Amino acid sequence: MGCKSSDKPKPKHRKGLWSPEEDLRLKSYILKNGHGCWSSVPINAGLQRNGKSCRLRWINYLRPGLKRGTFSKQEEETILTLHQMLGNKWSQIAQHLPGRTDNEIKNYWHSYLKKKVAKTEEITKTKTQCTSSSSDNNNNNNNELEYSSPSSENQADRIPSHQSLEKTGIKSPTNSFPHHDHLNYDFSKDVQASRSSLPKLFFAEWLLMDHHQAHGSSSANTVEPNLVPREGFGHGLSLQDAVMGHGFLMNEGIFGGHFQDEIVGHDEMLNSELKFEDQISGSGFVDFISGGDVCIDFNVDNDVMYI
DNA sequence: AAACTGTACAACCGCTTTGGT
DNA sequence: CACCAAAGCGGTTGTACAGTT
Repeated sequence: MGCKSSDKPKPKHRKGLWSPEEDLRLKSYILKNGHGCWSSVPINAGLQRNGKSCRLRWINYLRPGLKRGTFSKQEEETILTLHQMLGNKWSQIAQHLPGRTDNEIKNYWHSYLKKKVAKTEEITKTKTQCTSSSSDNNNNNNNELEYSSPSSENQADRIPSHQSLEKTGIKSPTNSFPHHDHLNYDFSKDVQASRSSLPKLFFAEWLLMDHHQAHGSSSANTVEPNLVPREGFGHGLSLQDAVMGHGFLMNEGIFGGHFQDEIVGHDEMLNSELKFEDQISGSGFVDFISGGDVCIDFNVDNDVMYI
């Protein structure tokens, strides 16, 4: 924001699929300069696209750390569960799936999961009609996630089962449930509320927090109420929430040991040395964490993180 | 082999939100 | 507080490609 509107001789913008040359131009420009103001990106990068198109291309396709290929069973279940909780909040759902974009998840939902869910619902319906008096209804041995449409009028329908939440690695909100009336509680509000109430935290602060927790001085109960434990909501969310509040996605490496090996500029943010003992063992080298609006260079050597 | 159909996914469009002036 | 531009988001469309008739 606050972008100069003066640099806009408005040429007609190219549309349609991106060519490999355009991709290369955009990627190398952003890796070198950062995106800054999106509307100026195509001008500076010599592209005949609009800023919006560049942004989308970067976020959905060129951004480092993106996973490509088919969704795993785990990811699928996570999507189903979160969709049940949040509805079509694709960007929020994507926050729980590192390396996946909202667009990708949305497409996957419309082309595959939606049908699968409809089918499951239909089967369940016919089952219950056939065995309406049977007690089998409570003993569902099906491996599929139980699903009820978020569009349902009944709020109770939106509550995912404990089992399905556990399957996805998402902590059941009932652990710290603020209401006794579980059936009438809206989880999506809870998720949003927890996000909005989070403090803004710089990366270094988050690391220090992590360090603090790792040294046993803090059990889950002694963490300051405003701080979200990193493992608190599956992979991705707590970090995302902790660092600058939103829009930050750390590459999987931190969690899984797979590090990206490209370099993104902008290392002026911090100049500090931080212990990172609990997550990365041995020596390693990580070139960057990137995502959303933030790019941080760092490397890890003998458990010391240099930023 | 050509026409048709279905599917997956990339990209666009328009509305809403956010933040600066 | 109003206005404006940028960014974000979700719905929709367009396109390529594979499978079927």
